[in-house]
Amino acid sequence: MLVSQYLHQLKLCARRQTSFSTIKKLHARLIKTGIAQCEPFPNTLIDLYGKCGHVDHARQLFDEMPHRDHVSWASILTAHNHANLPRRTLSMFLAMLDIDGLHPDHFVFASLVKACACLCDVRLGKQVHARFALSQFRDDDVVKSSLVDMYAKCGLPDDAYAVFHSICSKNSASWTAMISGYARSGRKLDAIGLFKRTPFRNLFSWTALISGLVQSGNGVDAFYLFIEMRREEIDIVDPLVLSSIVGACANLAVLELGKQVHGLVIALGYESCLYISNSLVDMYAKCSDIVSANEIFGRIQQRDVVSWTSIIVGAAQHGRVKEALALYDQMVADGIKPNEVTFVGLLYACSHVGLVDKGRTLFNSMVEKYGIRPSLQHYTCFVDLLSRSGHLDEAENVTNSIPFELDEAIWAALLTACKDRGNTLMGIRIADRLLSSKIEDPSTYILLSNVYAGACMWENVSKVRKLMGAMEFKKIPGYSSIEFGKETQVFYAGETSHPMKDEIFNLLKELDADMRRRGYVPDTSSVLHDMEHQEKERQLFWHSERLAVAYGLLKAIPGTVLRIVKNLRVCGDCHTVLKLISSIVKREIVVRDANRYHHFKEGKCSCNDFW
DNA sequence: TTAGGGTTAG
Repeated sequence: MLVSQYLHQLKLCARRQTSFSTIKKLHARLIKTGIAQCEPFPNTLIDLYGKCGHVDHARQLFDEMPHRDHVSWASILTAHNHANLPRRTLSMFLAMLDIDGLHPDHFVFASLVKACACLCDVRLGKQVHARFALSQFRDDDVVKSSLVDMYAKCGLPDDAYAVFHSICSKNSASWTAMISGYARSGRKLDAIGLFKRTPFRNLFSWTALISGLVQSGNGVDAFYLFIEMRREEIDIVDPLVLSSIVGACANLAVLELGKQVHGLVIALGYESCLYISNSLVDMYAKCSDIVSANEIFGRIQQRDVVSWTSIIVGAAQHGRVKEALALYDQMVADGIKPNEVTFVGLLYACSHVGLVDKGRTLFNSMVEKYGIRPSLQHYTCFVDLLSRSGHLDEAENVTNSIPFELDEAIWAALLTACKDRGNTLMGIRIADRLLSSKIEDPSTYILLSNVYAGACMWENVSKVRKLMGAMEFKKIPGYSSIEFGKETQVFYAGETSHPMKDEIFNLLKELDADMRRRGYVPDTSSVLHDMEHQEKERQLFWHSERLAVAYGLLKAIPGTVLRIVKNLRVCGDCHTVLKLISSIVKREIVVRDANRYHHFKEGKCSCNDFW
């Protein structure tokens, strides 16, 4: 075989991500023929191993090279980026300067910028940008495209646009990076505006726009754009946009639409793609159809950490804690290494049922066995578990040892537990701490006020009230939606204009009377405003989830599960009411609120009154 | 040899 033929074959392997054994065979033939050490084979081999995901082999070849040039360095840096090891990319770059005394070229700059983007390290990214701007490669458009992506990923879309604007000859990659940057940053109109102007209206730019909007929580807009993309008959030659649109169904908790998208996925032949299967597992779990989620999960041939984590988190969110923990054991037995998301799900599951020892073991194993540094979310879950289970001193010690700036949520969790457990001293200590910091959540003020009132500290109660009065709370209107068949009805709190309002009111009144006979007393402690007790009760009576449940009871096929999605968290009183209603009418009611899932059945809730 | 679009938590 000729040298050029070997080179051609190596490049083909890199593009096709050929199997490790094939690459090794080809490499062996190159060694046998004696050309493995001849230019440009050493660099081409590093590139090949790197692109096919064998960074260690690439590194071995690199270390054994007697002479390394710019291409060798660019190839090994790219290989580390490819293996998602951006810190190594940056540390190796320092070695490039120190050991080989080489200055970065445009290929190296592109790798460095990509590593900074991966780490969301804008400080370092700006240093690289400055060095690039002073170099002879400052007009390179490829590096500029990677800078656009870096600034956008670091949450600086305006800086991204400044670089984008300076690109002389913008190609599909530069446009896609900028559209994606705007969309991910939540700059919906800018993203759509730019998309309308791009001369590259292809699957890449459509995917960038739609996925970015899904990621920034604009699922509805993403869906309409997806429909427009289908109308334009864009050939969906890869499944990337589909995994995002499945994700949009998950975020919006729209089961019927999710099923239709699943149908499309099957029709286009992508059901067995791992990204797609994983997003389907998550979608069905989030749409409260945990049975279908399990079915999809069961059919995945090669499950990765995301597949396992999705089903573990799904089980945990639906209150199936034993199942979540058993799945974790199975995952570890299958040789899959858990990641930081897996542990958020597991700690959350333990909190649900007060499994303190298990939670402690998992938290420690995350650090000691898997080398994962706990994030604020992990600490919040762990402190929540400890404090809810009455281990208040330990919870406070852990909180004080957290190496981050603490947020309101973690203190509020601890304070709630102090109040519930009657630990007044610690409660006051934490309340004082909270009072001296910035509070944004109105419910934290209510909590503080209740704690001080419980300790008869009236001066502080009035201080909290004054602070509350001075704050302008953004009042988000509460609404609940209920779906059956192809119909979706949305109810807003206090809505009195619905065509069936009289029937809904009468049914709620009947149910209220029945509940009161069973000992129900409305709990108005979560109502924020100063008003008469009766008025507070009236407000609770018109909470949107109750309207949706009543409508569902009147309209849905008898015996079917009522599935409701609420934009805010279910209040304590509605939670009690929904438990009672499930028992009175003997129906299962599933509510997905802003935080979690509640399966109300026979007077109980799957969340174990944990929310 | 370098750049752009996808899944899990919060």
